[in-house]
Amino acid sequence: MRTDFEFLNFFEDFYSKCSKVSKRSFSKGELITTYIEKRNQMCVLLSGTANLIRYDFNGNKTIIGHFTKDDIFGEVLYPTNTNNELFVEAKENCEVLSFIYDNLLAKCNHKCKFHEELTQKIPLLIMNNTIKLNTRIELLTKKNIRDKILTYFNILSTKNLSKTFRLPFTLTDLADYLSVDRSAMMRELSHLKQEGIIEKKGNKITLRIS
Amino acid sequence: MRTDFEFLNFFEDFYSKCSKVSKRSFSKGELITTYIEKRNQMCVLLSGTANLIRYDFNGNKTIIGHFTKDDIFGEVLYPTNTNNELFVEAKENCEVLSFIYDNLLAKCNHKCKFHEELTQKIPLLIMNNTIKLNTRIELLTKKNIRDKILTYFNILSTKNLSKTFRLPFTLTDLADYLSVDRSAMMRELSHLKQEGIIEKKGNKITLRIS
DNA sequence: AAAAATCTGTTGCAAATGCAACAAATTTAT
DNA sequence: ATAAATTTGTTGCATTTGCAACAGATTTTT
Repeated sequence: MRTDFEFLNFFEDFYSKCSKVSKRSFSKGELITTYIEKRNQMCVLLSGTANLIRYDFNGNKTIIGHFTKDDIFGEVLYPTNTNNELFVEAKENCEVLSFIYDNLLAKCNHKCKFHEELTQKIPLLIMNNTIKLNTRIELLTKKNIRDKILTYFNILSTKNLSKTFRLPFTLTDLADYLSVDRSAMMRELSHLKQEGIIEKKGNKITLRIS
Repeated sequence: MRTDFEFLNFFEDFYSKCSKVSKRSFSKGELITTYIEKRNQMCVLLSGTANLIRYDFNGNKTIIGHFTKDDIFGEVLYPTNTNNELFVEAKENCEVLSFIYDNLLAKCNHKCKFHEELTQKIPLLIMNNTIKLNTRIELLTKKNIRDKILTYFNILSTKNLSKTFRLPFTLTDLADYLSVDRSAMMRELSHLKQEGIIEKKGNKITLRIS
C-alpha cells in the first residue's frame, strides 16, 4: 500500500457534496470504464489497483497501464486516433472517482469546496502521472531485457534508499510492465543471479553491483 | 510546422512583463537544459525542435523525447531516481520559455496578466503532454517492429484523415522514436513495401491495408 | 482441507532483432 | 558550386527474444 500521496483523503469527506463528480466501487475483475466513447472522462483511483488493457486485432491482450492509489486514467488522457479497444479492469476491489473533465473546469453551480479543491489538485495529479509515464518510457526505450530489468531495479533501489527492496509487482506483471516475454525475462533474471549481479529471495531483491 | 495549438501565441506579447518567466533562444546543437539539478524547472518550447537525450553508463546515446512547438519539458516532469544523465539539445534553432514550477504557482508580485494566463494554461499543456506520452507508450509496448510501424502509421493516417500522410520524422529519428535499430526497421519497411501493405515515396506514406 | 487458479522457473527451438559495415542519395554548410 | 555531413537503403551474421510447453510452488477460492 502506497502512502506517499495522502492529499486525496479529503475526497472521502467531500465527494458527496458535488454533483459533477461521482464515486463508485468495483469488485475485482469488473470493468471500470472503456476508452471507446469520446466524452472527456477522467477518473481518479482512490483505492485498489486496476489495469489498462489493450486487445489488438489478433485478440492479444497487453497491459498498457497499471494503476494504483491516486493514479488518474480515462479517455481524456488518451488519444482517440488508435484503433484499439481499451478497457480499464479492476485488479483488486477499487474505489473510483469519475467526472467529465470539461464539466469540472466549468464552475460548479453549488460553488462547493470539494469541487474547488479537486480542480486545484488536478494539475498535481496529472503531473504525478507524467512522472510515471516518463519513467515507463525510459524503461521501454532500453534496447534489451537486461537493461530494462537493471534500470527498473535501480529506480526501486534509489527510491528505497537501499540496495535491497521489495518488488511491487508479481514477476508476471513485471514482464508486462517492461513489455517483454515473461519466460525471456525469467531467463535473464537467472543469468543476473548466476553472475552475482542480483540476489533474489521471494519478492526481495538485492543489487550487488550498481 | 504545427498549427493545431495556437493558444501559446500570447506568450510573444506578454512574456517580458513577468519576472518569474524567462525566454531564451538557442541555436541548433546548443544545450538547452539538463535534468541533473533538482530545482523544479519547467520549460515550454515556443518554436523549433529539441531532443531529450540520455547517455547511459556505456556512453550509448538514446533519444528519449522529441519536442516540437508547445511541448513542455524540464526536470520537474521527470523522476530524479534514475542515474542517467539527461540533456535537452536544440535540434533546430529554438525559443524556450522557462520557469520554476513552484514559483510560478505562487502568486506573482506584479499580478501580471501573463502570469495568470500561463498558470491557467499549464494543465492543458501537461494534458497534451500526457496524451503524447501515452501514444508513445502504446507504440513502445508493441512486441515487434512491424506492429510498431503499422500502429504509428495508423495513428498518422487517422490524424490526417487519409490513408496517405507525411512522416514528421526522418527515418533515423523514427527508429529512435520507436526505440528500434534503424537497419532492422528499414528491413521491416522493405518487407511491408514488398507485401504491398504500404507505399512510400520520399516521406509520403500510403497505407494499402488498414 | 481440498480443489482450483495463478505464479514461478526452466528449456528447446524458430524467428526477430541488433550490430557492423558499406554504398548511394540527399541535404546542409562553405 | 563544391565539399562535408547526414540520411537512406541493404546485407550477413551473431545474439536476443518470443513462443510453446511443462512441472512445481504458491496463493486463492470453495
